[in-house]
Amino acid sequence: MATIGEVEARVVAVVGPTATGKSALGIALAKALHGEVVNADSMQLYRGMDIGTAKLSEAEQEGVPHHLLDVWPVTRTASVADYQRLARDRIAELLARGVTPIVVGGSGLYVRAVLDKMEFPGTDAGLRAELEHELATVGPAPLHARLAAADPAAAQAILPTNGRRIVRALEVITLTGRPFTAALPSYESVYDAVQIGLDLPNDVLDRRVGERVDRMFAAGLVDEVRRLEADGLRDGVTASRALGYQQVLAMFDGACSEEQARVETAAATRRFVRRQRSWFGRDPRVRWLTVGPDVVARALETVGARS
RNA sequence: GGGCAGGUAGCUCAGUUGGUACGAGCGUCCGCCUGAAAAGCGGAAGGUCGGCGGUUCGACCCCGCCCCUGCCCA
Repeated sequence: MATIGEVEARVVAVVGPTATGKSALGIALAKALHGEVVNADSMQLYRGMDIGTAKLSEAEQEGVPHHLLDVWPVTRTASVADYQRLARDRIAELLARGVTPIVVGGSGLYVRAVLDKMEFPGTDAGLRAELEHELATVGPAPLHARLAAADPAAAQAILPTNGRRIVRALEVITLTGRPFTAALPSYESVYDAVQIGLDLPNDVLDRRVGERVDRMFAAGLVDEVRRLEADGLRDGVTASRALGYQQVLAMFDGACSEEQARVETAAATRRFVRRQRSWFGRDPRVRWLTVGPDVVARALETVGARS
């Protein structure tokens, strides 16, 4: 059991694939547990990305305070480390006020960055740019060879084709002078946390994803993307690749019709669901619940029975 | 009715002067993941090569007939 200062810290997290109803459960739990919601969805951090991220409106939040929504401009490149700081600070405040933090989101790495003992070595924009330039011009193979020389273990763990991760490993090594040590998954929590995983049978969830994407387009996703494009969405390394936004931008480029953008968004979202399951599924601490009429009751039971 | 093109993995298509399908992309399934994570990356499964018959030691590739699709001519 972890403690923050001398006080035992309790945190509830709602995780799982997209479109399962995490947001709604978060609100219900917040109401029942004197809690407030802390967002752990990487894309809902962006200001103006509302429709495509299924961000709750003021009204839909039903008076429950939501934290860490709309904190970044779309031009900003996301960073787990930055998010970790923001989230931990916010959680500390809530705990100090006697409020239960309800962490809600489907960004696996973000959830773990908040809940678990994870430390991210620093970064250096210049060095990063150099490495990325090299990657773009020479390809990943030479970089991987260099990684193999500097840190055999890391080279072993990172596939020679995964340019992104090779770059980061090299960055960390040059910055810290130490091996990348992609630490083994420890699953050691910083808080006394309960993670509730929400899921649905595949066919049901796939259908919901399709319906949700249809609703997003009907609700004006295309206009939202056009507005954000004016705010620099295309320059946003992270935001411009978000599901739905990426596809609508491609449509603006004439690469496809709106119909195709919609179909492709739904397909990409389904793929994303598989990846989310894969990520959360291997964490033995997650208590899975199948969505149904009594999820809230079952979730409360799970939280109550945790210790 | 006649002519032309085509029918190969779930989809779009490669391919062999006849010698066990060497396929690719996408999709699907499974997995990985420490500063872009709604991102990035890997692995696997899938085909009696439209049907029937013939030629041949041997046909997806040659011949005949048939079925289907598209285009053209009547």
